[in-house]
Amino acid sequence: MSERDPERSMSQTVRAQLALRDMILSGRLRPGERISELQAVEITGVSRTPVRLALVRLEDEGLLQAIPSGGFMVKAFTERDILDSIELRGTLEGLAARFAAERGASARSLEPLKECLADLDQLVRQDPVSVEAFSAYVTMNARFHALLTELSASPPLIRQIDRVSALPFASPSGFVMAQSALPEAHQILLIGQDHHRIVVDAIENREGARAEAVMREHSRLAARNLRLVLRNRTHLDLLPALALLKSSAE
Amino acid sequence: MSERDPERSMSQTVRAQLALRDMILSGRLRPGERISELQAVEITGVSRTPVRLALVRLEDEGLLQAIPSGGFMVKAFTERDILDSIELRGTLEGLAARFAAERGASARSLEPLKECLADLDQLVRQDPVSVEAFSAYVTMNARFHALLTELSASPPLIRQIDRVSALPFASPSGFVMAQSALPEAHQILLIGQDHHRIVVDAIENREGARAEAVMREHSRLAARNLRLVLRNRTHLDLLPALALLKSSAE
DNA sequence: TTGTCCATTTATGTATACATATTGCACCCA
DNA sequence: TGGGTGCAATATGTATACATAAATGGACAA
Repeated sequence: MSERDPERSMSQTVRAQLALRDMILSGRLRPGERISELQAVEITGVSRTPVRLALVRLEDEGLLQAIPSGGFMVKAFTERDILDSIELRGTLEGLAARFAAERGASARSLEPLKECLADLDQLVRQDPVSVEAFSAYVTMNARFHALLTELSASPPLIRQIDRVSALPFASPSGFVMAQSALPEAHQILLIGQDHHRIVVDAIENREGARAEAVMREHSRLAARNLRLVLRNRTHLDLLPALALLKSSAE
Repeated sequence: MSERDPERSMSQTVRAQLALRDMILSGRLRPGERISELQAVEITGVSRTPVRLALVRLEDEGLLQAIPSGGFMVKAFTERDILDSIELRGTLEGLAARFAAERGASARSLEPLKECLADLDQLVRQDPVSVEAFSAYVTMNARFHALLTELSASPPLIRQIDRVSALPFASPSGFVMAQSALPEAHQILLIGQDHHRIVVDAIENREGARAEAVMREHSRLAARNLRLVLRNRTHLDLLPALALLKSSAE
């Protein structure tokens, strides 16, 4: 009875949204496939009204695409689309870092970020990095990026970054897990952590341009990971989000 | 009968969305004010289902804010929010210009942009600029920015720029009309047009960094206009979108 | 007079019935 | 056999009734 509590506590709309998102990201609904409301009702077990709301929300989340004549289909992404989304996130996070630097983030507000940095250092220091450490890194890395975004103190920018990061393959931690299976893993992790260190330093010293440039470059590590994984094609299973890739002949 | 055609041709959802958006931007619904579904039903004349859809759409358009306990309220913006939104748009348009330059926009695809540039030149050349010319400039300017965005050939970026520009005060032409009443009007117009010229030149010569920098600076003209208008406070009527400004003691 | 609790009212969340538009298939005609 | 037309099936769009949760106001007690 207690195990049903979390499910009971949320609205039907949210439940439908989660169920459908899961179906899409896991690849059970293929890119380009039309997803009718009735079908969605069967999948989620809720009625058409909340299902429709969930579909609209998934559309502006970027996972679905509206069909001109009505209804929705699962969006398909090219490799280029994904790379552009990563560059886009990098650009926005760069702007956030610049804002943080220019507006003089207080020493107190920088404290959580520094703590997060130290925690990441702990995890990265291991060699080889255990799978658990990788998993912990993913969580902590997401926290670092979230804290950095907040430091911009700009609601419109924060909102926009959140929207871009909603696409799983564009999120800061989207490709970290893939690294755990790549030979270049540890080195890339170390480089990424160095970026983290530099951006905090730049913000502290009010070096806006430097902070911005570093965050932009930082996002390109994710692009590098993506390319490595796609060329190897051995560890695609670690990246369920790639189910949305167009003509994925997996 | 024929005059009702355009109204009849669109869905109730779209109609409700337009009606509510108009109410918000015209200031008849004040920032922070809760807007209940029943109230929206009375305003729009359609039933709750499409009204609700419209409210959700206006939320991710950025005009409404969800209330945690349910329902929506009209979003309030600070002057800083607006300035940040403009900087955000400039950053994204800068990225678009860089993409266009780096990816080698073809001479053929640059053609419409150059035509648009020439048209703008025509309009700017007048001194003083007539009100009709200003109005034409607004239209043509919007077209220029749209074409430039398209040149990036990046669907994710285009999507994001469209979302930012949906906020009326963040759109490329949001503050042009205000210029028509400012003494600095003509000069700012000329500078803006020079930016246009430079960015086309930079794209043509594959100078990505230059194209990006110019578009960023270009957006700051809008920021300048905003500050001028707010300091003068004489021509606020030209900018209905400012109804969303927090504590606007107009 | 003020604070708290309960009742009432009004809001949103959900389901479903009905209206209308779109799509696809079959059949007929050229 | 190819193409077009029309009907049937199925999709989305809309309205509304019902369920449930939140907000409000009044009454009573401290």
